[in-house]
Amino acid sequence: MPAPKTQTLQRQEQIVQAALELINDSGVTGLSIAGIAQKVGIVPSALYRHFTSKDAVLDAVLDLIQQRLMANVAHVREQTPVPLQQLKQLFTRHAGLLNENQAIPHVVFSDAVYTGLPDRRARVAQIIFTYLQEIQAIIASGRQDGTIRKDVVPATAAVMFLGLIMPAAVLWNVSGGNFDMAAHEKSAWPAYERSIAAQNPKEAS
Amino acid sequence: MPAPKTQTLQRQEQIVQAALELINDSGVTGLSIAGIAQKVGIVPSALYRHFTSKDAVLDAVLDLIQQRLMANVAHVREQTPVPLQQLKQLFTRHAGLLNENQAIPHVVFSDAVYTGLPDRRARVAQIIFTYLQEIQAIIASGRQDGTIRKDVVPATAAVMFLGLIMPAAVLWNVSGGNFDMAAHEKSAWPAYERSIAAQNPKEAS
DNA sequence: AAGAATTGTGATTCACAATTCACATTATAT
DNA sequence: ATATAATGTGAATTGTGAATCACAATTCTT
Repeated sequence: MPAPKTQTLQRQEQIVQAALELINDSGVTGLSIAGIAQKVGIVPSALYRHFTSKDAVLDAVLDLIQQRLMANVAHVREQTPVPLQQLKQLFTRHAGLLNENQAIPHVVFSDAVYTGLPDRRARVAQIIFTYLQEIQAIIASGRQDGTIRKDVVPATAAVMFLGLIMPAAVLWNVSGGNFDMAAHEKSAWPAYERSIAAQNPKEAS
Repeated sequence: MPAPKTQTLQRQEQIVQAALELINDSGVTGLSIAGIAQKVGIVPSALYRHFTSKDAVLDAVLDLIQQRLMANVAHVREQTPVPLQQLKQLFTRHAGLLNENQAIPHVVFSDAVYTGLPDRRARVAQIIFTYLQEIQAIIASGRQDGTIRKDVVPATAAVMFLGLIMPAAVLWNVSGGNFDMAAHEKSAWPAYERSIAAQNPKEAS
C-alpha cells in the first residue's frame, strides 16, 4: 500500500530527521537514500520529490545542526547575564547536545565534508567559526566587566572551550560510551574557569 | 610493462605509506584499492598479494599512527625530565604531527571506524587511551615532584591537553589552512600551564 | 639449470547505491 | 466535477569499487 501523500514541507522535516538519526547510528557512511526512505516510510525514488539529491539532504542536516548550536547560545544568554555563568551553562548544554546527537561530530569530522562539493567544507567552517565567535563574544564581555582576566586572549580561550568537550566526546564515542563524561564535566570546568577567571573567591592554594 | 617484483615487506610499507597519503588528501572515503595501487605503481589486484583486504590495510595504517604517537612521547621523555617541559614539547610535537598528517584526525574521526569490523572501534579507543595514559603519567609525575598543583585531576588534565590541539586541528582542517595555528599554540600553552602549574614564578595579576 | 615459490597482470564477477523515468494515485484549484 | 499539480511506486539504468581467478613473469632454492 502506498504511503499517504504528505506535503513536501513535512516530508522534508521527516527526511532530515531520519537522516540525522541514521548518521547518529552509523555515521555519514551509513547515510543512504534507501535507509532514509525506509525510516520515513516511503520508497527511495519518492525521496526525490522532496530533495534533488543526497547532497541536498546533507545540506539540510547541516542547517539543522547549525540551528541547534545557535539555539544553545541563545538559551544561555537568556538564562543569565553573567559571562562565566553563560559559559558554564553552555559547556553543559553543548556536551549534552553532542552526546545525544553524535551525528554532529560525525558530520563535522566526516570526510564527506571534504570529498563532496567544495562548498561543503566552507559551509562547515562557517558554522564552526560562527559558533566560536559567539563564545568569543561571551569571553570578551567577561573581560569587559572584569570577571575574566585581561591577559586572556578571547580567540584562544574560545578554542580551548571547544577543547573542553571535543576530546571528551570523541572518547565517549570511540569507547562505546565507556567514558565517564559526567566526571569529566565536573572536573574540567573548574580547571578551565581557573585558567580564565579574574579571581577565585577565597581559593588560593 | 609490469612493475618490478618487490618483496612483500617493502611493498607493505609502500602500500601503507600510499594509503596514509591518500587519506591525508581525501579522507578515508578517498582510500581505494585502485588509488593505492596507482600510487605504488602496481595494478589493483596485485595489492592482494600483500594484504588480504582493504580492512587489513587500514589496520596497518592504524599501527603506523600509533607508532608515531608513541614515538613523540618517547622523544620528549628523552629530551627533559621536567614534566611541564615534557608536556610543552609534546604539545608542539603533537600539533605538528596532526598538521603534517591530517590522516590521523581523518582516521580517528572516520566512521569507517564505526562501520567496519566491530574490533576497529575498540582498536582506535585503545590507541587513544594508551596515548592519554602516557600524558596522564607525565602529569602525575609532575604532581609528585610538586611542579603541578595537587588539586589537578590527571585524567581530566590529560583530556584537556588533547583539547588544546584537537579543536585547533579541526579548525585548520575545515578552514583549508586558514587558521593561525602558530598563534594558537603560542597563546594556548600559557593558559593551560596556568591552569595546572603549581605556581607561576612572579606573575600574579 | 629445473622446479617451486613469489609477485604481477587483465578480465571478470559481485554487491551496492544513486538516480531517472513512465505510470498510478491522490489532492487542489477553478 | 474536472483538469491540473503534487506525491508515490516499481523497474531499469548507471557508476563504483572490492575481491577473485587463471595465467604470465620473475626470483629463489638446490
